[in-house]
Amino acid sequence: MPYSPDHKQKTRARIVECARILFNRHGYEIVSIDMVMAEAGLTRGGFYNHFKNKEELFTAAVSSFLMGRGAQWRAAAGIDPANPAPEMASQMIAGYLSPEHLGDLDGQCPMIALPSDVARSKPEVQTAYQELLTAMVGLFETSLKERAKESSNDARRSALVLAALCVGGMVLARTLPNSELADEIRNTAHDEAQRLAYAS
Amino acid sequence: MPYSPDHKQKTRARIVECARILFNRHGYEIVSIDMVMAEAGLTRGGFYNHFKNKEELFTAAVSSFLMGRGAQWRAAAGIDPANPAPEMASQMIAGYLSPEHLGDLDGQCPMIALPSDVARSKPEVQTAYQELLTAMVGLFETSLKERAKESSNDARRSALVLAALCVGGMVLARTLPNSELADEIRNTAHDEAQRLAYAS
DNA sequence: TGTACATCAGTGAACGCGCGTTCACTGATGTAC
DNA sequence: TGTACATCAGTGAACGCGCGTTCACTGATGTAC
Repeated sequence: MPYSPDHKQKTRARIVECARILFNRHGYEIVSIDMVMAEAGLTRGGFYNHFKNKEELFTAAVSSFLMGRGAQWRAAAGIDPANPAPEMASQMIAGYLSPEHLGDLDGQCPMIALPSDVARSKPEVQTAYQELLTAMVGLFETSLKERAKESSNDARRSALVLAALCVGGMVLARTLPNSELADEIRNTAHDEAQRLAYAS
Repeated sequence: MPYSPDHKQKTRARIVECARILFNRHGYEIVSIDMVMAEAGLTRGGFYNHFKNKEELFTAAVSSFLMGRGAQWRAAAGIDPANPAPEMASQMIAGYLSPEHLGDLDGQCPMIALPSDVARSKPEVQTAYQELLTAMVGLFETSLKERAKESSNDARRSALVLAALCVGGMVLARTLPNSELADEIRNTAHDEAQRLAYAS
């Protein structure tokens, strides 16, 4: 058996990580398979040893965020989904709607970077996107329940509203030209989300 | 002088309207100038009599929504910005977060259809996008002030939150595969927006 | 009223280019003996 | 321990194709006389 057992798997992971960054920054159509493979230190032909086609790479790239760059981000923010704390929702809101997240074109959440691209893609990609949203809503819901001040129904309702505010505020801020309005909407969404997380 | 004075202007408007619909449905990169011109009943060469390049067409298409399809939409919803009523915010929320709007791939608001595309575009396009958001926030703000229960600062704050909820809820619902979660987040964003519009 | 003309919106072939994908191959690797 | 071999990850030329843009032209039109 040539090459070590996990050689191919590591190469595949490297391709996916390069793809995630490039798609985040430039979008699905602009990024070519050549660009991704060159970024990973490979040539184009090898791509089809790892993926059926470009769309499958896109799915893998969106999926990879949750346990990859997203996990790093949660760790840095002191968020541990395994041990949900009452203040977890507040920490997530603060990090998600932060200026740092807005400026992080490579590391940002794909829900902000790629909504239009995913909306036009096949169901597989949309399912990967939905997993990100489901995870976010789940974390919010768990955290709000920890605070034990509201019923399960209210916690889920609030979690969905928080997700819409976080993603909506950031998508708008990202899309506006560099301006006061971008900061104003991000800050206002942030304050309102924190208010909801605490007041509910 | 050949052709009637407004002949060229009408042709241009027809191209922009076809472009708006096609961009809304398929995105900036996928839609070719050939497609747009064919849809308008013309051939590709004539395009550059009207526009400097593809990006200028994109700017015009995004801009056109406010006074074009968007105006039709407002009229159908009984919204008259010239005579702002206290219930205007509620009407806008109901229409924007409706299942009909979600299903209207051709006529939907470009803020929902094109955020990623615009975020990657030149400042001219982003400015056109910002004008849509500014108009939406302005209408919310005016309507909330009409209700005369809150200060100007609070009205602006609430208007920004409503915009983030409307766009965020719809962007997420549009991106998810056809599912219960899409309806759940749209309905929840709708109910929370109505609550905010009335409770503030 | 009728005709010759100037204008310019619209045509369609052509340009260079990069795309996604295929495929015959190469050569680094772990295994067998 | 050393060598021959089989495997298959990776290579790079090639495929057909459609893109944005250019440009020499055509022909429908309103005007001048």
